[in-house]
Amino acid sequence: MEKQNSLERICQALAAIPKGRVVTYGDLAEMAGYPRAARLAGQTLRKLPRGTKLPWHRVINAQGRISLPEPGASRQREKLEREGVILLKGRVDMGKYRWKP
DNA sequence: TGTTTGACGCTCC
DNA sequence: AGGAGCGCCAAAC
Repeated sequence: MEKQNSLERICQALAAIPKGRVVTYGDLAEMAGYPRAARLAGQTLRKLPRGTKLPWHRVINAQGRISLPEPGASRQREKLEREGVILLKGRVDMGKYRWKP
């Protein structure tokens, strides 16, 4: 029986996101098995340690924008661009980068 | 056990 | 097109 907490599941879903692609919090939550729980995804990611190997930066809101307050926002943007995800006007082209399996 | 909180999403103005 | 408000879900207090 999977006694896995949301953290575990979210992490797994997160690890499934290919490089150069992004997903919304809602999608991530759904992938983790919590449809409609987009907020949960965000709150869970918030707990992740800094040196996390997980691609937490590939998660953005449905508007294609970075939801993080300042400290991490810049960091996330840099990581995304580094993977090839271009932010135009601080926005990501969901039509192209949104992970669509 | 009940209430509040969020790295959200969608609709309406 | 941009901004505001209401709704959802699970975890934390």
